[in-house]
Amino acid sequence: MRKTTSTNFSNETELAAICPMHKVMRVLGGRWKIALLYFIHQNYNRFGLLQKKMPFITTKMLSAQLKELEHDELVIRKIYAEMPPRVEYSLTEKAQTLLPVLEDLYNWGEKFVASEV
Amino acid sequence: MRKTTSTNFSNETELAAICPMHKVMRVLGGRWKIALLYFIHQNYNRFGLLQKKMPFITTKMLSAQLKELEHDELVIRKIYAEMPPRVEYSLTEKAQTLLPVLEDLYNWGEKFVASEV
DNA sequence: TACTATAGTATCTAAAAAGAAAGTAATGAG
DNA sequence: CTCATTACTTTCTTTTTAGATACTATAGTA
Repeated sequence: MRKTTSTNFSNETELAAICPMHKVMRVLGGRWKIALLYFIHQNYNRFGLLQKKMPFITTKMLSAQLKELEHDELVIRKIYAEMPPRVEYSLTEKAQTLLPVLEDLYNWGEKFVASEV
Repeated sequence: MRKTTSTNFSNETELAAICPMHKVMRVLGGRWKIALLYFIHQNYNRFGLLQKKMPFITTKMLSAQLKELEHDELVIRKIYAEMPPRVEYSLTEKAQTLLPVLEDLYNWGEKFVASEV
């Protein structure tokens, strides 16, 4: 959580005001966001499945990033009233329209970004 | 700097192995990166100019992010042997090919990402 | 001799992001 | 009455990122 009194907070605000890409990066910038969109798209559509796919993510992080994606309306969280609980994630239409753009970005990366650090 | 002994480090590595977009995000993900590309493109091509454009960025951050962009071959740093020193930044061809993709991403954001929060 | 300009570095501290580990809730199975 | 299952939440700690501030170099100018 960001303190509204911090320089970080006001810098974020000012940057947003002058950099038109900023809000997009805010939505996609989280460490696991794009991977999550990608795997949900591939039908790893439940909490447990995503964790199996990415065993290194903690439940806390997975939960937090899914929540943000849901808040930004890229992911739908459908709860089934069953026991044990079942929750299914899927991409929104908004997220679907993003996929081709991400693919272009990916292709750019393949062409131009070296793999090593 | 990332400790090679940390969980953060190994997670980064494992994520990179399964998420094809990861390396692109590593290059573009820094807080000021895209703004910098954008302003250098608009000919704010010197350290001081960039600071004037973004008065909230510290010299340390500006310096660090420019260095990373240079390392990732998105920005060229040309030094003139003058006094006081003059250094000019410009986009590489690689960065030029990125611009249209970023524009698509930007357009997606305009259409679909809310401004608030 | 001090002062300006430019483009930074260096060191220390604050804030934010991420990881570790334990706990919660509800129900059905044994 | 304990255990398994699923999808988390909570608290605490470590790691990483970012900001604050002071400092450097060099030549020309006052």
